[in-house]
Amino acid sequence: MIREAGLKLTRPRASILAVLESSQKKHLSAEDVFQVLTQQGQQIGFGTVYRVLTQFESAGIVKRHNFEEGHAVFELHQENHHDHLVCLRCGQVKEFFDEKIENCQDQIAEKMGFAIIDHSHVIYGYCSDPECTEK
Amino acid sequence: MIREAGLKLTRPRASILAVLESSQKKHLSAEDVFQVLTQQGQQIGFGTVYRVLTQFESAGIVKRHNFEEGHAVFELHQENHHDHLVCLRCGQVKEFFDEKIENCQDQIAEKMGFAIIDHSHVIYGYCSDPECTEK
DNA sequence: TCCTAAATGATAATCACTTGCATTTAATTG
DNA sequence: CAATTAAATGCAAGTGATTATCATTTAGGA
Repeated sequence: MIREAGLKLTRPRASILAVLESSQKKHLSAEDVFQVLTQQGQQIGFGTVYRVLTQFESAGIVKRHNFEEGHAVFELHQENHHDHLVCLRCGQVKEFFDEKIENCQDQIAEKMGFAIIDHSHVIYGYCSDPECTEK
Repeated sequence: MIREAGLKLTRPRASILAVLESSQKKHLSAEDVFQVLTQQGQQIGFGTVYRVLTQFESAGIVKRHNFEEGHAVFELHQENHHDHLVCLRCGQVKEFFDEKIENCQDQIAEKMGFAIIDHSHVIYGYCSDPECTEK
């Protein structure tokens, strides 16, 4: 996968990809990735994590999101496009996809004379976990 | 307006609000606001601009957006909810509102057991300006 | 006008992220 | 399989946006 992207297969790149693939949390920050690797006893530089994640993004291996301002999170690129619901209490992220919304978007862009390149659609709220139900 | 929000009416607050009201660009960064005031010959601190904008946000006077990662922009709170289209070339921001999308969102949140608090829906692309048409 | 809590300005600090550079390494070549 | 070299890494310093600190100033009620 890394080679396919035209990148040299190095230890840091392989292990960063492994972290993303094996994590139960699908959305990880650079900090998260760094933590996991460090706790696995692997020695890796902060800069490398950021650099590699950015390369992975350009290569289409991961997708970058900015759910909460202040830091980006990365998820492995998935076959099917989807948008997200984020719980403001526990931070849980769920995915959704709605054909109707996608179509409306396209129509709006067309009507406004925009050529769509991408979009970010995030719903924020409280999830169904009793801990997170609005006070 | 500032008083209604329970805030003391001070020169910095009044002039920051004036900048937002009189700007032809509807979405301004803290830096933008600072620049305008400085160029008007007004002496104001960077920290104050950030603090006041954050207070205005809490008071519902402005809305904060993160169209481009790295810096927030603020717009005066408007009566009608709307989402945004952002041109990746010229940075122009247009508004859109689509009832159908809003409804779909509500249904999705319900189905997923989320109590919606807010959402961010931004479409990125190239606007119709000849300068911005995709290469 | 006086008083006091709140607000400001200047500056230092923080936080997430990026960059520069000397060293190491993947992987091509002989 | 060793030599070679361009690319990748680690570390540390640098950025840019934003926040915190704190002494000084100010709004607005008494």
